[in-house]
Amino acid sequence: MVDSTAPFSALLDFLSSTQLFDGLDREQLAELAQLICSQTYDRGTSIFLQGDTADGFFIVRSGRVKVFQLSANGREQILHIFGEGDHFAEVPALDGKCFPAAATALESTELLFFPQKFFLALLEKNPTITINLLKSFARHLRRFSLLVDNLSLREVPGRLATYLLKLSDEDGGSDRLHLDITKSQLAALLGTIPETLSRTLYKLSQEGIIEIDGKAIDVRDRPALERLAQ
Amino acid sequence: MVDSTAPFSALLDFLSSTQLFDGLDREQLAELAQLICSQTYDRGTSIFLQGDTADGFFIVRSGRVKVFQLSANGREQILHIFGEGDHFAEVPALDGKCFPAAATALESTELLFFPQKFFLALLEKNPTITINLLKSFARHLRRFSLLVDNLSLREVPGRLATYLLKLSDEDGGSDRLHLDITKSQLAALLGTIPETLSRTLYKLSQEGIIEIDGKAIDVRDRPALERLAQ
DNA sequence: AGAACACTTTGACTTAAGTCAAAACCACCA
DNA sequence: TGGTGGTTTTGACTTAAGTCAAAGTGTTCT
Repeated sequence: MVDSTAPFSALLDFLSSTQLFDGLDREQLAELAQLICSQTYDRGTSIFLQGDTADGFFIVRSGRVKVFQLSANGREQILHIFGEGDHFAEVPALDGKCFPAAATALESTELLFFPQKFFLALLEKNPTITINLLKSFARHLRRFSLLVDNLSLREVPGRLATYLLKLSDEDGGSDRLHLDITKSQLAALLGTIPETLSRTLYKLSQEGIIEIDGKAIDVRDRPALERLAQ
Repeated sequence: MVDSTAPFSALLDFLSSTQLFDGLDREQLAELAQLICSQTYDRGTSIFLQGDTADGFFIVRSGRVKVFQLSANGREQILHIFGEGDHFAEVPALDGKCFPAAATALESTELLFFPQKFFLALLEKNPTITINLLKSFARHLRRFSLLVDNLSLREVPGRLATYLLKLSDEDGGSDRLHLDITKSQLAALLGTIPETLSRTLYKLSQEGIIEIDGKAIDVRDRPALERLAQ
């Protein structure tokens, strides 16, 4: 006989592991779990488009999602890549306006969808979630602030240096980095195009600052990289 | 004999008129008012610098403040201009990290300073404020999303068109606009420099799309402007 | 009124980075 | 194992927008 509560329990475990629902007790989580539904998306599938009317927000149960904007001639600016445990599109769920960006699955992805109609009530009932969401918004605002700084005030080598140092930081300051996205995606994340990124990577390797082998990048001259990132 | 409660009452009136403290009763506002202190800044005075350690957030009682980032060679990107009733720098007050941007008074400005140490307690005690702040963050995130779109995916004429249409919208769709900032500041807001903005304004006026007389701008061909803004 | 200062415009020049096109590389699947 | 499709690189070219410098234009304050 199958224990039908097992997957539900796993769902609660997952929810309690997310930053958004951190600090909620089992009972509150169970109530929440009633409201959400799971959807899976194949690699490359659109989740929503820029301008779509929003009817809820998403939590990534597994896989990865890029949230991005498109220019008139098809160039892409990635705003952020969301992974397991992250939640996204809460702003439209909160203000009821359209999505300011599009979202696409980068790989096979399972999302938990939370309908907008329960959202405000949820926040009013759970001050903990509201504070968690506030902290999450604060992180996004800082990220955006850095992105604007990069796009407006730095050139591509500086943006790349900033990214590589961040990667290194996240890996405890290691000098051996591994790109977990394609170089095309990295270009879109840095606000440039693959050709320019390719040339910039080549330039930095010529200058002995980094060494590239496919998706593996060695930092050879960290001070120079820090100077570039300023 | 002077009524010493009059300015305090005016302060409460002001606080209750802000979006952040919307929905609070007189008693809650009075409690709040104990925590804040007023500071005035002359035009051009720095309020804080990028990288400063944050010890609180600000509410604009009167005047205007620009929040901006500087590049290595002194170029400026304005993130937002805050006016009467607006509050800013809550992100650093919330996460305790440094200011991600600098702030300077654009004109003689009175600010109410709210120390960080009371901030989290304030939020926990007043779910209303937390929700108001969440909505404010959501507005900022949308603004940033538009800014990134502009900086990364549009050229200066498109950014200018977007700005002019927004100005027009805020004035009920009027065709006669009035810039309430200098053209240098507008350039910094659009992520460009005064020379480029000047040439772009000239180009649009040559094409019969707008007509410029100092700080007054007439929209002559709205469809063309909308096409530019996309 | 006029000096001092800030803001805006114009001109000549430079440059970072985008476009387009083609080749090279890689990975996965049948 | 070889082909198909996606990714990355390279090359030649174009262009939007930045830099620097100087001349106008306004505005404010004494």
